Amino acid sequence: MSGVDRNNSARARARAGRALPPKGAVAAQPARSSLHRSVAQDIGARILKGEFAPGTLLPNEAEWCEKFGVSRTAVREAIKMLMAKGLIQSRPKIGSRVLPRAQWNLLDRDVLAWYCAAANPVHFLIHMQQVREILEPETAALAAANRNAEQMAEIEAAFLQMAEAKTLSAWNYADARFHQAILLAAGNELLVPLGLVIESALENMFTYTASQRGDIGRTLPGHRKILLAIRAQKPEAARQAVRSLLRDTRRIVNLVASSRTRPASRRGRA
Amino acid sequence: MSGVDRNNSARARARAGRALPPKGAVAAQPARSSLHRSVAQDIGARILKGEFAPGTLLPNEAEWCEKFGVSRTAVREAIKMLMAKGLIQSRPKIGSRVLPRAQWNLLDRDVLAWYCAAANPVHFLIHMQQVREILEPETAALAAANRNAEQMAEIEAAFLQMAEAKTLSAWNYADARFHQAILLAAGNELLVPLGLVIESALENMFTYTASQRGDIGRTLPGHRKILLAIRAQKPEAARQAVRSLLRDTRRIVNLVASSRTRPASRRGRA
DNA sequence: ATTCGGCTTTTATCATACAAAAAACAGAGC
DNA sequence: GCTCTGTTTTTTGTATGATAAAAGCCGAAT
Repeated sequence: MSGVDRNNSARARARAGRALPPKGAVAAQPARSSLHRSVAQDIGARILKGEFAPGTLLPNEAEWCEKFGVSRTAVREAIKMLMAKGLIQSRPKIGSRVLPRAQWNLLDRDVLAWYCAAANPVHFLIHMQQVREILEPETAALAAANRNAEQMAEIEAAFLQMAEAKTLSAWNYADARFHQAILLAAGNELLVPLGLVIESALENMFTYTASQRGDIGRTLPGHRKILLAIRAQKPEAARQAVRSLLRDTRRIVNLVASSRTRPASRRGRA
Repeated sequence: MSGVDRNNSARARARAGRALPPKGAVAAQPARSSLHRSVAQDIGARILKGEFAPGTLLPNEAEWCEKFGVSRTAVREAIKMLMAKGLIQSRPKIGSRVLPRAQWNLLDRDVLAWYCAAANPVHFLIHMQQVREILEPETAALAAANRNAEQMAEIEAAFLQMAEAKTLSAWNYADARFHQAILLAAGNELLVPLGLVIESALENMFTYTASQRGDIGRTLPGHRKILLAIRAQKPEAARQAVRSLLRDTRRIVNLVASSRTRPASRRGRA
């Protein structure tokens, strides 16, 4: 039942991540643990799992208190967080009602994480791929058009880091940095959070992602093409370079999808 | 100071809106007022206004209590909402620190509203237009490819409502419904919240938007083309139809932008 | 000088009490 | 019998006060 772990791992994490990373924190630290956060986590995940359908009433605060063994304060603060994410709405005498899916802030990091843990991962991956195919080519094109020297330098630095990556996690980190740099270079503040959310979701999905050990460096030439196009300030070339890279990704997504939807085939690993 | 209207309209709304509106509630009801919400509103708006830069510490809870004349409970619940939106992070002994902009959940309805109230509206409008030009053609194309009969019916119903609209607000409502219907027909759950956020932001910006009285019906032919393309299940035609409509919008955005950036020209109205 | 331990500030959590909203119910008036 | 109205009750909203835990600060001891 919803293990709210209160062990000492939190302390260690806290000590480690004090100084902010150099420039753009690629991976946001995983938000320190606390009671209300755990409770919100649990309830939010349950909602996304469909345990409480939109329109239904959640158990009242007292019941949650009992269920989690925490005070009303903690439960209420958790509820407030879920309200802030558009998952629920609560009113006196009524209780907390799950809002229609359309109002859920699916583009919130947490909500997206719960969703992608709950939903059919193949569906999720396919939809994600669609969004990437819409956004990323245009983002790169904008970057090619609008980049300044400093932004270009960051893109190149990230590329170098990718080229030098030896481990899977190093490669993923550098890859994320590369994409974020392009995002920033596009010069559209609204695109930035969108891209970040996508990356954060891909991170969650990474067991399904093409990030296998053999993939390190395989897509490096593709990334180089993007880099060159942006450096040369050729939007159309950048667009095409990204599309070409995404075609590769799509191939893999389709592969995963077909191996998952046909239960007869073996899935490779547990 | 943050007028919290508490009149009896809420009761009427409550009674009327028990049964959910036909299919997709076009405009989410404006989230009932409450103390913690007002406080969150105020603090959030201030952060977006730049009154508290990223990295700085907010006043502690006690000070907020005093400033707003509310209890610590209310302040804390407000803080929790802002935490949920990625604006701040708080820790014992430290206080609440404003997170770097990259972590702000700018795609949250509230945050976007605060942002677009605080930022340079012209910049905002231009960026928004860019995002629309990226997303909407592809959304329509997907809708043309994936729509089912029911979704098509909703699109047509919305279009009829637009055609019959006499007042500005009726037209805006129907327009929003039209776009939402297309969004849903695209069949990608990740695109839906994105589109909704954009519409909600456009609603906020609507003084700068092309929604002048004379515009009622002017773009109706353009919308009809979109409708026909989706009905005929021709993605490329849908894409082009949306692009053509957006060219019109962009013309107006540029007009607003140039009249705003050159302070010499007169702005039409206060 | 360095390290260890208490001091202090601030949030985190708990407990309790009361206010307010709104549904449900009961009773008066017709 | 029906409706309208006032009361009751349930649930969240807000206030208050107390205690716990985190983490910077500072002084003392080695």
